[in-house]
Amino acid sequence: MNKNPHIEAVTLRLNQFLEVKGYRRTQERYTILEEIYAKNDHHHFDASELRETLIQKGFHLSMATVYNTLELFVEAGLIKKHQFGGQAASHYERTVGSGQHDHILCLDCGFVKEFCDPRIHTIEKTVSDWFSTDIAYHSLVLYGHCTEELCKNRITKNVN
Amino acid sequence: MNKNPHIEAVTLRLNQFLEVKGYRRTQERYTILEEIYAKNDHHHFDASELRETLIQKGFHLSMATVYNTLELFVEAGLIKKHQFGGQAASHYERTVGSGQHDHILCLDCGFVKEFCDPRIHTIEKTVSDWFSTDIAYHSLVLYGHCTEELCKNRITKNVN
DNA sequence: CTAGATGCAAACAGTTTGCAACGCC
DNA sequence: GGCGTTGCAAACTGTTTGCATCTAG
Repeated sequence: MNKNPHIEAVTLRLNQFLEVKGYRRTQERYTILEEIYAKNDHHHFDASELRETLIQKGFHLSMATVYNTLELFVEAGLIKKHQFGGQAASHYERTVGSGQHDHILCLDCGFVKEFCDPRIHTIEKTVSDWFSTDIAYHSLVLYGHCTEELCKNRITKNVN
Repeated sequence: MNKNPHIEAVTLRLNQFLEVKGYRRTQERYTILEEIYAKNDHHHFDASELRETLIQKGFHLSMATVYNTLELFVEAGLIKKHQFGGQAASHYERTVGSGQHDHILCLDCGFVKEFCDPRIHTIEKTVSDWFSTDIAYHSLVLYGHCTEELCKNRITKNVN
């Protein structure tokens, strides 16, 4: 398991998507996809981080291309876009290989963890019926404070 | 019930907050607060909307002041800040007079409705224990498509 | 070839900031 | 009167766009 096991699958999916849509198979698109799926399953990143990494690896590309490609990947269902903080950069994460999950975020150290609670679907269903609305997706983020000693930047701890 | 019943309460709360923090009781702060609480309970607004309204009523103020004041109100717990869309402006809503609730948003007409499902607290509690984290607050937004005929801009409807 | 993609830089929107003028305490 | 607030405009950040250049099909 040196190579990420999903690369083959997502590459195929990108192939198909580009095919169907009549888009082109550019080097940038495949390189970016590979980079995204080279990391561990639950890696979060933003547009400029991604660009940095690729440039450091010797692959030059512009921000415009990064944004274009990320948007295309979202459309293809290959990644998800998140908007956690206020005016901070949008975060992206892989969809393939990371099951459905929501996020919990530490306000002190900024760390993002994931959890999956099936009850959110019950809520979705109830509200869906209530409002006669087809729910396409949801965003659930819990904000809080770690009580672990690992948490850097902690200010509001109640250790006394 | 011509006047909003909460104005008195929130004014008092602002008084106390400013008092405790040693901040000043400026006209801007009270005028903005009054404007916010003059609308119906579940009104959403953004910074420039708020400024527009006040200027149209003859009260001139700068964006800087609007942002400063909104931040102060958030700190005082008088309003809540939301970030629904991608790079759209932050939305604000009153806290006093609108109970705890979450939001459901129609992707077609952009309408935002509110709901309250107590089960979200059960999830909060579970995840809180699971991750040893004190949850301060959460954000739950359901995105979907109205099935009502009222929905403008509907594209993806399945009416056939 | 040629339409679609890219790179670059300029444009953009929302928000923040620096500094002089103002006004609450 | 002095310091917190405001106004203004300029700075900033993340993202988008226009246009010339390039390249996959």
